[in-house]
Amino acid sequence: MDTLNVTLATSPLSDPVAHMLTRDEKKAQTRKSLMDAALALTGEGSNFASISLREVAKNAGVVPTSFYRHFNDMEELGLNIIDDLGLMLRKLMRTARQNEDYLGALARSSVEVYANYVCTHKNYFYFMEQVRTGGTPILRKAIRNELRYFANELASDIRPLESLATINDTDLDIVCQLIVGTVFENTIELLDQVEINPGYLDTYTEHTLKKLRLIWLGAMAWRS
Amino acid sequence: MDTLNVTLATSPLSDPVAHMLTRDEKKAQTRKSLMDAALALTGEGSNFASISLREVAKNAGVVPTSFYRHFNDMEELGLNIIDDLGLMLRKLMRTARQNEDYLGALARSSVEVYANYVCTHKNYFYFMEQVRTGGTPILRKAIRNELRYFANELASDIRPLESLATINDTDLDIVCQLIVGTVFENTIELLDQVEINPGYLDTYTEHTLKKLRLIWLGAMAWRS
DNA sequence: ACTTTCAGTCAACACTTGTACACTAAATAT
DNA sequence: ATATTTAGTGTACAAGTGTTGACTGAAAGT
Repeated sequence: MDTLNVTLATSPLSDPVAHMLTRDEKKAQTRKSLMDAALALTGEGSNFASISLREVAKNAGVVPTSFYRHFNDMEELGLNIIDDLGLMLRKLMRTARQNEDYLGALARSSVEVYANYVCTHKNYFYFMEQVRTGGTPILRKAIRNELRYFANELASDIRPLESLATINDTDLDIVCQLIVGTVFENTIELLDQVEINPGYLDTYTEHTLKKLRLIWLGAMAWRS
Repeated sequence: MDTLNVTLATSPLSDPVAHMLTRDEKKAQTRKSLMDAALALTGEGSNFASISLREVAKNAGVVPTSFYRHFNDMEELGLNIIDDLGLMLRKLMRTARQNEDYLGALARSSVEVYANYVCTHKNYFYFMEQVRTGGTPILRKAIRNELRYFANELASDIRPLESLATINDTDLDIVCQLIVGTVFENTIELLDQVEINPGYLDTYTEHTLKKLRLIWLGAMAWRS
């Protein structure tokens, strides 16, 4: 009786969270663990294109067939990861923009924030870099859209600057695409190198900063 | 007797080339068809990481086990493709450099030549873009080395220019990495878009040219 | 209290995968 | 002329793949 009481009493207490989860919450939880599993696998070096549905399910601690309760296939899962990634980056960008020091993402702090963010979310960025050029056409397009979004955001951000008065809107768009492209282009190298030598983070920051300053100089000298 | 003579006589004539091939030549031939098969598959949209050895062998018109006579695994095949690609691009670059109009790869003709070259060697560039960020670490590194090679080549090419007198060697390297990176960065979009709308080739050329001119302006304004 | 809903389980399928091993036949070397 | 080498073949196997359909039990709706 006592033991029974105890077990019955401790059971809900041993995992205080699990038992107050509604059904939808629990579903959302395993859904997330599926996405996390896929991200973890790409982060470990696997290519997203060659990860099997079963592998993901196993790493998420779920039976393969359960996968279908959440996604129709791996591509759909990938699209959802991209959505999450886009949300995260937009948030990051928003906080960066609140910083007075911002000045068109050319400021040192912005690059530093980005580089640190990459290193603390490696899996997401491995995924992104991989899929951007190596995913299915649909996934590639989804990522390109995200990048274009940032470029547009950046453009309307720096449009008012006086030093850019001599550049027209279409050319400014191209400048911003170049900036965004440059930042993301070397992210894969950052990820690879930082794994071997943590000091590379500074090197990356310096190199990227120089590139951005160069673009900035060019943009100011530009006459549309 | 006659029929036998005929068959014996026509057999070597029906395929005049095949019978004057030495054993090594024939081996090199199927080796190439294996690499071509892999390239064709990536060109069709498959991801190199998820292409199976058997698929490649089948497309090359060879039995799977025969693959091992040429490569130990798909990664080794990939490395050989990268070698070929590097050779091709170096040759392209050399001819571009002979052009008086060259002037630091910023000239219109250079970009046009490159864009056309990409479109006539789609498979190679799909492969390259895919593997650059999505291949195994070894393959990624191999491609990065190729790109670095170009950047170095470019650097020693434009180093003598007077307009770049105010920039030191390390900074010039970064400029060249930016240039090379910018050209390759948008190649995947060129490949994707040109498939839908051939006119995109011009758009790509214009956009890339503007970006390069921008970098060029920045480089001339740079003070190390 | 009773019924419905549905996330997760289990078993089974038809295929594809990489690789090992023994074999063949034709080009080379002797 | 004879022996050796070897690119390509054929068979076989254990392991992993995506997807199916029927089943379970607890949460949600009535």
